[in-house]
Amino acid sequence: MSLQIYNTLSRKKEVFKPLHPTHVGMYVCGPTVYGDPHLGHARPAITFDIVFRYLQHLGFKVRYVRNITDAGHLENDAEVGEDKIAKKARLEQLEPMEVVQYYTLRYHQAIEALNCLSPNIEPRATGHIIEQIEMVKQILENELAYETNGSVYLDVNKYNEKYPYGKLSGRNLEDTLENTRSLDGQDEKKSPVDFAIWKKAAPEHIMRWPSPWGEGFPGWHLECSAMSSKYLGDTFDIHGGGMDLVFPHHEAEIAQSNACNDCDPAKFWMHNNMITINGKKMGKSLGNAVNLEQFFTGNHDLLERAFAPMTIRFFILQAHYRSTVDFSNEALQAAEKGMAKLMNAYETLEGITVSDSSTYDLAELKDKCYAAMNDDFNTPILISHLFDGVRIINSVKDGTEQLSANDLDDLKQLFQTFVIDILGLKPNKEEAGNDLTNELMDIVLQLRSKAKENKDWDSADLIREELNKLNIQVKDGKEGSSWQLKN
RNA sequence: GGUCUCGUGGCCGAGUGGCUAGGCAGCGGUCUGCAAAACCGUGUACAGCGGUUCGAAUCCGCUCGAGACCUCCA
Repeated sequence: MSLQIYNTLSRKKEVFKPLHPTHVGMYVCGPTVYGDPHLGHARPAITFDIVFRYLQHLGFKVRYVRNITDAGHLENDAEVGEDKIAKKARLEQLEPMEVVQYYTLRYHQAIEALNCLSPNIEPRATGHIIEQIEMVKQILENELAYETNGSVYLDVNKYNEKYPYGKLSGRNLEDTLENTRSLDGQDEKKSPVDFAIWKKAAPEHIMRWPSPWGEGFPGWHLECSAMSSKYLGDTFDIHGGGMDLVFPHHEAEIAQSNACNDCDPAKFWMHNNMITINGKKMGKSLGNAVNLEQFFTGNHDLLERAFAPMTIRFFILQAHYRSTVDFSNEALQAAEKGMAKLMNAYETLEGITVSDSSTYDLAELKDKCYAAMNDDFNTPILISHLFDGVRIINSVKDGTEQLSANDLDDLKQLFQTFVIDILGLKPNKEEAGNDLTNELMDIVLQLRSKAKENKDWDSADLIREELNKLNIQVKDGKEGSSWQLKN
């Protein structure tokens, strides 16, 4: 079975075929760096990290581009708006690029903690002003945009005569027209549906660049069009982002690309769903967002305690990327325990004894795992199959199931591939101590064994309880005691 | 108001015309000095009302409820 991906454009799953047999180009909308990264930012980062990892596992050479938006998004409407970055800078008395730098680093730290691989290219809007200006010039030349008072607007009605506007979000121009809210200062536009691809900068606007139309800044959606075509070509394989970007952002991107290059930017449009909290979308503007750092430290009213980055990752992966996932302490704690079970089994795999034959069909498990991923990256199904593997691992350890040496190798390979390489999970706990710690623990456990031999349960229990307070869990097995750090 | 999505057992969350994922919690058991862990067993859930069908949680219609987008948002 080959990889199928749900394409927002067609609203169905399609067999994934890259434009070039061996290479895949993927562009994902990154963050606007004017605030701390929150749980909502983790979703696309993780979703497309999985896509990136799996495509590479399948043998594709992937170029993954994720932008940093550090200019161009307006706070309000086009006319009276103020650049988000500039507003924050003014409020904090900082240089705009200082704000950008700070929050870019914060974003990187949080996303790295979630074990997301770095994109191959992470372009910034402010570093591609020239490319954006060139794009505006081309669209003007193609007569699908017009200039008014130093601003340039895409002429959506004219565009719609040649290309269908609204095909990604499933709307037609009439509906869009009817439902466009009346904003102030629309008089520069021929039609309310037109959108700015270049905006004249007001005198107080500090992020500004010279252009053929005077001092200004690029329109809301232009950076992604300019940067994706620069690094991936005018048409590339996958464009990703959050569902909330479908309209107008991605719709505008499609329009800009067609207006400029006479082609759609991407073959596949992938959109991750939202994370909700009490059933409502978690969003900065809604005031219910929880920063990733707050999750890691537990420092938030909604959080009963801290949660490790890997718990967040597992929590998100337990839902399919196109479904909403509802945040709660209870759900997070369930994820934490589930992941611990999975990772413990992964470690148990190392100390397992083999038999002459197997009582379990490993090939079938492997097929199921691939089938799950091939079905539009269905990580929850994959995880459910991996828990089947967990049961086998623990049963083999208990002696109620057997694995041959070959099958054990395959199972190790399977867990390495899917748990570590593709899902990108890693044990929460620190590497289990250095040599000194290990030797000390050997001594402690020896002492405890002596106590147990002497039926000195008080001493044995005391040692166990005290170690427990140090976050060390002692487990008594048939072949002696072992220990591990708790999460 | 327009467009669209969704409503699954205590919680989270897959699936989707018949074979009834998975995790967490609960209950019973095995193991253990006791624990922990693990393993075994256990829940007959799919908002409501109609319709299609031999058969629907899954298809269609209606009702109720929730949410998303239409404005920056991941």
